[in-house]
Amino acid sequence: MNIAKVIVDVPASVINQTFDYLIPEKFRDMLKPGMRVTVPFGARKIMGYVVGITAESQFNKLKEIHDVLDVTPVLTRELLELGKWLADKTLCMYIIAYQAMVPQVFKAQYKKEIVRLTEAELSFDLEKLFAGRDVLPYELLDNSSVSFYQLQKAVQNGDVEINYLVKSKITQKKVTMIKPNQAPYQLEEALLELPKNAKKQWKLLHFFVEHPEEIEQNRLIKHLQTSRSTIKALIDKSLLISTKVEVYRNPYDDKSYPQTTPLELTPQQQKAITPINEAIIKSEHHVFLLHGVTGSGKTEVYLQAIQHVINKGKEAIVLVPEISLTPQMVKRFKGRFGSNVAVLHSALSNGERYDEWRRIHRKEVQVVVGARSAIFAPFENIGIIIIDEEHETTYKQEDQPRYHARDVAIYRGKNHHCPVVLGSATPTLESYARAQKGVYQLATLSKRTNEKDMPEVEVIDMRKELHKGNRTMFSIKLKEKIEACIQNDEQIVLMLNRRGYSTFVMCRDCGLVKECPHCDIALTFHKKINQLKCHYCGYEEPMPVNCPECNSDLIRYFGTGTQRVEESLAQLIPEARIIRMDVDTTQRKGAHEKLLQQFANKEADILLGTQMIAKGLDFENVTLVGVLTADSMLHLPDFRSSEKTFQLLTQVSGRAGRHELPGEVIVQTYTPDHYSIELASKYDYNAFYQKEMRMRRTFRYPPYVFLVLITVSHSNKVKVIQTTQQIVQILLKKVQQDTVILGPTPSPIAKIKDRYRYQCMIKYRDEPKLRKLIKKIIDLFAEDIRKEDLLITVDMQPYQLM
DNA sequence: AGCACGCCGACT
DNA sequence: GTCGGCGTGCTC
Repeated sequence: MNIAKVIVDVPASVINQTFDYLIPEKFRDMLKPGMRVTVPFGARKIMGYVVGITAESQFNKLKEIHDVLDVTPVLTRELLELGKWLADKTLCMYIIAYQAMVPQVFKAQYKKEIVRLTEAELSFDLEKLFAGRDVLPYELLDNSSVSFYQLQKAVQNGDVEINYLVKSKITQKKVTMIKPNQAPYQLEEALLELPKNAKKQWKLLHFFVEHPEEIEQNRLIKHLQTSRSTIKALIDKSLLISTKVEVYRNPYDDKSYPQTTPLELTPQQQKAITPINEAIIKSEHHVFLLHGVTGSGKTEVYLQAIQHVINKGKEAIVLVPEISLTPQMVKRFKGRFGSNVAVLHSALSNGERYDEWRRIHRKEVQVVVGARSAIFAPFENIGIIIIDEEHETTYKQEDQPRYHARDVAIYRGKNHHCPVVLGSATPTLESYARAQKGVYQLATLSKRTNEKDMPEVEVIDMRKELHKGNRTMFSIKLKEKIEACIQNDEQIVLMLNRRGYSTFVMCRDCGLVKECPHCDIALTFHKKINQLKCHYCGYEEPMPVNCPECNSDLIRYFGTGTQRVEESLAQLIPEARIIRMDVDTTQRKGAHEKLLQQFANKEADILLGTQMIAKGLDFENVTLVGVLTADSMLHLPDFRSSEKTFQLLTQVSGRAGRHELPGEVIVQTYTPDHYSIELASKYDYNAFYQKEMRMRRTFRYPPYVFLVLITVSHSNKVKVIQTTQQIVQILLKKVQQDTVILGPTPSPIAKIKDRYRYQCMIKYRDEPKLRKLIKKIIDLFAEDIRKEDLLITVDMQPYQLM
């Protein structure tokens, strides 16, 4: 058993296999699968994951592992296997799957350096480059007078050497601790011997006589009003000693969360939790779909099920959408489980995330609450996996590996023989259909815990408003209600359901919209720097004064939808105090929380925002929710647009009347008869489900079929179309009769970074060999991919069809 | 991917 | 002879 099978850090299809390496004697006992190693690879040295250890290899001359980077495996056996499954399922490289499962800091960085090997005089240019040093960063070669060829010769001569380094980004935070270096009585003696004028030293030493235990240097300085130099003086006299101790960065101060105790469950909650608890006790894998209206207390069900799991000595993973990973949510988990919780979300710095991950890895916590990637938490004894707001699109990763957290959760649930709970007020059709078929077990919470009905929803036909001569964005009814609310000292949430919330520039004379010259997308205006910027490629240009097309000076930027709403609202109801939440106002770190806190403190009457305000917020004084344009998403070329509209309307309606005060919802729309708006206003999920399922069946969309999206991109438009066409042809020949191949069609964003993008869609019911076929097709274009910079990406279950 | 190697043509 | 530019093939 002295051969390691290694997946190396080279994301290329020809390298997507294990490589065998000899394990040097010194590593033989400690090297385990799941550890990272550095290995020689060709002329380089690179990082890799050990995925197995064997006694034999079909290769006769093996190189040795250069170094082992971990003391304990970063990937458990289960995660190693999961990564393989993930790569096969989503058609990505193994290394990409593994990298996705560990914190960013484990990604290796590669450095090259030039090392001088001889004392003898080198060439003039080389001597100049070394300038007396023995080691140089390789990059210095670029702007030097030493040519690559010269260097090559020096290497051949044995004068210099190129060193390939693998650097780990890991940064452990260290804190300096101070403690006495001698016994208390010795310190007391030393106290007497201190010079009379060494007052600070005396104070410091005296402190340690009374408190001989170790203390953090910074706290000591603060506490005694002293400085590092004083401490240093005593260290030099070997009375004190300093040590570096590794600490976790703690983004959440555990003490600041008031302890909460389990609430009494309603009969409905009790009924829902019973089978989950049973599965926990019996260690059985089942998927539960917890369909609970907003405010029905799903979270309390989660918390109590988790408590059950903790009592059993097992671990829990809770996934929440990034957007609702607000302090409110964290507070509930930290309040119940205290320091037994690790929180993983995107606002953490790399170092912070690494620390939270290590707390999981070392089994210092039993609960993880986090966004999508938390599904890879390195627990080994999982007792429950919960996905809150199961319908959220953020659970699908949009770049490689293109996985859906729900699929991973169910896979891990099977591995660990534990229940998986999917919770939502508006489950995806996929999940609800599975529950109907009995694949998932359905539990329903139809009542709010406060016993109040869901707020009344009134749908306003904006076409009629227009006929009445009202050209503002606010119906008369909504305006009146807002005013009444403000009169009563109650608060309002207004949502502008708009997807493109960026600011674009348009000429009012000729209608020209400034677009990126490299991408098929409008440029975004950035007020601060007065520049136009492309979000896809980073292209920038100054904001023009005159229209470049017709020279008109009426070229203006169109503010975010919310900005314009804010302005017209200020005209209409001048006394309203408004907090606007959109990309502009929430860019700064923590801005999101700050604005919400202000609203909670009643510093404003109206919270105005985009989708981001629809979820998870809970303000007791909100009695009115207004949706300004309910149908703006409905006409997008996305088969899920009805479902998304229904979900959003239901979610946002749930923001009103969550506590004592009754709530009310006004929905403005130009298509009041559309079933997703009509049924959302009645909170009739079932009818919506039935109706939408019929639509999906008619138009052959999930859950009746599975989708695959293949996107081809290249700088040459003809080549892209040709390639896509070829792919379609091959597919048509090989797939079954009831499989539909659509395309080639231009992608919704037809050009990014000067590369044209075309796509083809596969709709199938049963196509067992499809993965293999697609792999073969990609292999077929391997030449073009390598040499011609052709790119083919495959999304095995696309969510966004872009 | 990224590196070595080898062939070729240009330039001192 | 010296130097730099590509195309090709390999990485345990």
